[in-house]
Amino acid sequence: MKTIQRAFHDSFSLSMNLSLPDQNMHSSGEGCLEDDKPDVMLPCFRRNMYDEPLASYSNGSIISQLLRKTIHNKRALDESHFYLSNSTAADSSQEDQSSVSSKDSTVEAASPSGHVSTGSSPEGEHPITDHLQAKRARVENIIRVMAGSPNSRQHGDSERSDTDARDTREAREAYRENKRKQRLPQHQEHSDAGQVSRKPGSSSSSDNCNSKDEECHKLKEQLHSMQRLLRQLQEKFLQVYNQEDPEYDNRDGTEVGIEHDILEQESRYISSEDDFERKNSRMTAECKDRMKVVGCLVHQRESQNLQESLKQELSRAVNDCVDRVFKKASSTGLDLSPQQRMCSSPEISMAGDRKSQQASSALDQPQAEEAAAKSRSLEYYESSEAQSPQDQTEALSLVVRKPTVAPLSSVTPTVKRPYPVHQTPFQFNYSTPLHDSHILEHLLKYGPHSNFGGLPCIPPSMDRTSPDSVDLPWDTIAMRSKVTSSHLGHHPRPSSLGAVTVDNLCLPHVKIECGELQSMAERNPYMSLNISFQEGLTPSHLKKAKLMFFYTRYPSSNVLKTFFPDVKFNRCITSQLIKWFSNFREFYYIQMEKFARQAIVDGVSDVKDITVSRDSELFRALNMHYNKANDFHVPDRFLEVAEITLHEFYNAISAAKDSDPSWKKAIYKVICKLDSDVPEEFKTSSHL
DNA sequence: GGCTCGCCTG
DNA sequence: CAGGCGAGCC
Repeated sequence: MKTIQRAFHDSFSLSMNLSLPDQNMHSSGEGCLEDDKPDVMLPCFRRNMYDEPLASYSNGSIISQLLRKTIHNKRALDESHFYLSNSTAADSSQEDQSSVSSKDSTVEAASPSGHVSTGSSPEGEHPITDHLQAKRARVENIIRVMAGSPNSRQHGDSERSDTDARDTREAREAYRENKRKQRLPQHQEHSDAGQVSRKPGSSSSSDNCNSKDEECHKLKEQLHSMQRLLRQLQEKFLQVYNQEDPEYDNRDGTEVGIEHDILEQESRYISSEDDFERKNSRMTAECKDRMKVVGCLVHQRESQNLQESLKQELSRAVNDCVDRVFKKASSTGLDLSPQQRMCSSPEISMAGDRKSQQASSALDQPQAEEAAAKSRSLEYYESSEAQSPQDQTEALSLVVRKPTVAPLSSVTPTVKRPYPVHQTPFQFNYSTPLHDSHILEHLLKYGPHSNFGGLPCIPPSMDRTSPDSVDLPWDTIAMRSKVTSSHLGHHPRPSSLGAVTVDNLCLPHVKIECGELQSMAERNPYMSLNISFQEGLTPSHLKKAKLMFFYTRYPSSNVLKTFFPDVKFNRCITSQLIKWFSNFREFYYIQMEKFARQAIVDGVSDVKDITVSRDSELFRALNMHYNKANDFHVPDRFLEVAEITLHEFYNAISAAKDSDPSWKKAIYKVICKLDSDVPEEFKTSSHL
């Protein structure tokens, strides 16, 4: 066995040494395993392995080729190996004291590192005759063939190039650990010594070599552990990869092809365990890259699958919804308006009907102003509906819902019902059969009775249903909440389109109006209120009132009626308008008091120093409140009145009159006399 | 008693 | 901005 070991040593030392130039050519390092850069090795490796397997042979490759030929022609190659190895064995292995057990050497003869562990005993080998060396070489080759044949058989001739390439690197990286050491870490100690001795640069000095050996030993241990981990990762990766592969086949062919190539390569690498170490270095890089690529691909594909699935499901759901709605509409025989078709909630249904009713009622309105108001509101409403039916479903529900509920809460704050008041009358006035839609059925559950009964001003008699109620147009319903909602019209809402309002129903002092409503309701329980209340207060009216406040703080009822000709005045409307101005005054006086006190705090000693100009903070505050759009030129008279008012407050506060609870009354008495005439332009709605 | 106004509150 | 309330006026 000793002879065999020597033969291994000689032959593999030859291979190693001859391969060094090649290694240096491809690797930036000195050949040390820690310098083995997979990234650098990879291209070379691939090229040799696949692109040009037999084309270019380096020195090491030639040796590998020769070694491979020995499989077929042992004797011829034995000689060449013998001489070559004999010439280079001496300087490559000086200190290989640790002779690996014969068992290891035998088993791992095929491994390039097999010779590493054998070590060299050049001192005693030289006397050996050529004959003995030849024998040794033959035995070596025989053992090599025995160990290396499985790979050859396994991969077949097509793998020869791969084998050659591997052999090349086996030879030049012969100093490295063999797969056995990787698989059997417990043998590392034995092999490491010899292995280190193979390091070309470490053969000059024994002492240096010992220290370096230790370092290399540690590094190798780390490398081995990492290699084991890498191998495990590779195995797992391949498992996953193989599982994922079928899915990839359904994808684009380029990726699949590339991945298949990679997989094949990988399988070859793994199957050939001889060069596992070297392979690991490459696999480390390749596998990492592949892991990234494949992982990314997997992730992308999963995302794509999910995306496609979601798209399909969503589109299908939308289609189903549309189909059901249209099917329902067709089954009921209704020529549903776009709003109705899209409606899936009572509120939405009401919206659609409201619009139609609005349009029809607008045609019936004799007054131009009223028609104009309706048209405006209609335009607003239509604008909100100018969407595709699918889109409207959501948009309208949001738009319509609030207006319908809000008026109810304002009219009957104490009555909270799941559905707006207007909805119930609608279902009666609308000609659509109630059974056509479960939506209407839902409305029926909350019939109009309860809603109207909730109105404080409406007697129970109105709750009675009568045939007349069926014809109740939307206008009559909308107007009930019109007034209360209209003054909220800073934010125009569909509810304001109902020009007529009966909001005054909620006002306790409008009992006469309620009585009138009652008599009307007796004739028409669902209040054909549009007969007596053609128009209500709208946001435009509110804006107009605010602008009028620049002229008059205390408008008389006559003034209001004069400048709101488009309003069908009743006590409710009048009170509402009066209330508006009361609120305007409240804000006005609050601001005056505020700035007057601020002037006092600022140390203003003379009231004449207090002025109100268009640049004043006070004016800006007032203008922001009454002329938010700033599209109205505030009359100078208002500035004068404001300044007077501010002076009054300043004087009163300075005189400590504010201690009197009614100290403002004197001021009010002064200010109320400062009203001026409202311009004639305000009499026409076009002014706004 | 009816109405208006202002204050307070939400 | 509206509702409630009380005070004051007629």
